[in-house]
Amino acid sequence: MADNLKPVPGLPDKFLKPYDSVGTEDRVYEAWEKSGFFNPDNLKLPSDAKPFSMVLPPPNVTGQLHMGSAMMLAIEDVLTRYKRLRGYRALWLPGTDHAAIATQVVVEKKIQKEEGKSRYDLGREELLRRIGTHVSETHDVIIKQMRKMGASLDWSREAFTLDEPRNLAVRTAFKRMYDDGLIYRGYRVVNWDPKGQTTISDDEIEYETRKTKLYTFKYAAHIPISISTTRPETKLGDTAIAVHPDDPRYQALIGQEFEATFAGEPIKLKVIADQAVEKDFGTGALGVTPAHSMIDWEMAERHHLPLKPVINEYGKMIVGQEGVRDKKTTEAREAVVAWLKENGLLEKEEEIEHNVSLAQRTGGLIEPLPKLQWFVAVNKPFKLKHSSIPGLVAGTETTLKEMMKLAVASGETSIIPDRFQKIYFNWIENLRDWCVSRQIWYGHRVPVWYRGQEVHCDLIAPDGEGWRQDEDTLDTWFSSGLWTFSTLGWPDEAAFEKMRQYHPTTVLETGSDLIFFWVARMILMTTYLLGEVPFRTVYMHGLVRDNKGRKISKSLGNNIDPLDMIAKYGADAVRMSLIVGVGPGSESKIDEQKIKAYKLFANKIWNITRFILTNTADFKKAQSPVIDWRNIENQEAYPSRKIHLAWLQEFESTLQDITTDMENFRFYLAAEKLYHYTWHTLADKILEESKPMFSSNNPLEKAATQDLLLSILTRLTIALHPFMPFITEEIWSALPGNDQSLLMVQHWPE
RNA sequence: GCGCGCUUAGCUCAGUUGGUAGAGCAUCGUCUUGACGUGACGAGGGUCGUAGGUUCGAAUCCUGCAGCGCGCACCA
Repeated sequence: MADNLKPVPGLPDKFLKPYDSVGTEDRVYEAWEKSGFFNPDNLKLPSDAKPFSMVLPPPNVTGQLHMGSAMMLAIEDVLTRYKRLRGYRALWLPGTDHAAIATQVVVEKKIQKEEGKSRYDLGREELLRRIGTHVSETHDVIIKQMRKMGASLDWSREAFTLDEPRNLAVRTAFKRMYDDGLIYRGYRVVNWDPKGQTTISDDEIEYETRKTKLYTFKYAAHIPISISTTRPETKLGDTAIAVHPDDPRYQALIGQEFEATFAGEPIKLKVIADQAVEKDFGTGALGVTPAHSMIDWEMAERHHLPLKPVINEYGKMIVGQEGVRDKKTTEAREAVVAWLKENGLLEKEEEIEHNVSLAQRTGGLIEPLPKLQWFVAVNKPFKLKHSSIPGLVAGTETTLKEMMKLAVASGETSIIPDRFQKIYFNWIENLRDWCVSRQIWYGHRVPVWYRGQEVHCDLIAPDGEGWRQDEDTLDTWFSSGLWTFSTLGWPDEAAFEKMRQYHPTTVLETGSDLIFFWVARMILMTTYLLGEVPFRTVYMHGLVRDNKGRKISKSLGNNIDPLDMIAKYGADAVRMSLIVGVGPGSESKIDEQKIKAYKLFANKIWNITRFILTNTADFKKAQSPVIDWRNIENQEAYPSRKIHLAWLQEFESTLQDITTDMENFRFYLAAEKLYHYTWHTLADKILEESKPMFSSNNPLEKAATQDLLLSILTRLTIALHPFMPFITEEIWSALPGNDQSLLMVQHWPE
């Protein structure tokens, strides 16, 4: 017990008490920051030191630290600290993400709740001002939280996805793509979120299985084909009936045209044959609504069918009879069904399960609508200007999709775990043009100006009167896609040149849910703009769930706040609990018991240190001649030599094993081995066996034990540092001869 | 429909290239031994989802099946 402990000469008093994370962590972090070593420019390294670089996946600026981000920070800091100890010019670059839609939605909700005003009441300028204020507050909170985790980020290079340098990068990227014809403006069916009043990309849709009614009916008595639909109200916009080309039932009708009045709306239908129709679904015939279905729109393109919008941005009908027109789609649906019944056209009404599309951010029911939007053409051939990617020759034709595929297929970028590679390829196969314009106000404004029929894309507004800039902003992932190099100075040639050694970045570590949103978009942007990959290795971590395996969500209220855990158990314990046993890409459960176990471990390390320091207080290596105990073979003078050699051998082979794990991204194994060695070998075996040696009156025996245990402790402290930086740094300062140096810049033991 | 993952001790999960199973927590027993009771020592507990195959040998490789989960597509 603490009160039994007597002060030992040479042992700092803090070792007379259990390890105090609260009283240690902030002080240690301050010392690190003051040293400047988070910035690789300040590391004292030979000029040929290899660079290591990694960007922090910028957290949403309005977000709070959650266990997922805590895990991300823990893994990335382990990597960075390890590389720094290995003598790399280690750069871990921080930033925050403006997260366009997400942020605007948060602030809009807040204003709506507090003042009952919508964004339209405030106007663009005022809303942006409000968001700016909100963001600067939340920014400081999240940055502070990252420091609490011990993240050794180079704060001097902190970036924001919406700051001026990043905005220039975005405009530059947009213009280059525009000039190459890879960005175009087109009137196409897009995913419209009526709730958020904006378009969203295919990846921002979530699917939910719901029960709904499938109606089978005829458009009119004289039209001989019945069709099935879950959305009768959209049928006012039908311009064709599609059947499978091989379906014998409808052969004679293909090519025929019919006219009718459907729920008050005149319609004109052509019977077409298309492979996309499934013979066995419903009646085998399908009403084609080019304006309100992505699939139908594609079919309409193939058959040159007219586009007929019948629903507006607010999800209301713009055509139809009384009770349909101006009504919301759900109301209109009932009215149309009633009309079908009245006219004896409804044949069947059955309940089925189907997927509905919801906007990820707002939960709004997606309404496919034709709109004039900006797109990135992923399949359009163009001539690549530069390339360092094998298989991609500068000056030859390629497509963005092809480049994205090759970047990974060539091995220029590898993904850990490698099963994600398949997922990545699968996504690329199904990739369609990327809709990048958004009708929200918070974000990078599309750098295009209009005057009458003139369209002008440039970095700045064109000269002359009457030009009006595009109202839309860009998908937040457009700017995130530039992140690995927009944070290194690009497009400013001189600034980028200075940081050139850090690109491609060595590693990208991120959540597996961002593989499409972010990883793929980064590869797209970087291969196109720089002709190189954004990173050599992608390491993906999985979702962190609660202790019952449920997703962490606000509605469940099951969020464990990492800051509470840090206050209770220390950041080192939180970090360990998020790393040990969590393989790449696999889901994990966060359990307070596990965090507690590593707090106990921290204390164990503390006590090991106390024990060794207490027993070596009279051992002054520097003052006495170095004992070369390995070579003293006189059994009688030094009976423990064999045991000592065995201890040393076991320690060094464990270290080697751990080094191999670290080099191969097996942090979860390295951490576990360190834990196991420290507790069950060093503490349980070696220290127990060393007790009689310490009290031996054979001076050689005693000195050799002291020398060896100090050496093991010193090296073990370094090896533990990437995982548990605070306690190890604190211990380091108490080890003989280290009072002036920082552990974070020592050399990894080999 | 296509693809992927998981299934190991009561619970949560490790097991990196195949050599007859490990950790944490939980349970039980012993120990006021001067680093630590936030501890030590020890015990119980698993036919590694299932059926086959390859192999001298498989939790580990292959195939089928089942349950759970995920991604993509479809969703008229």
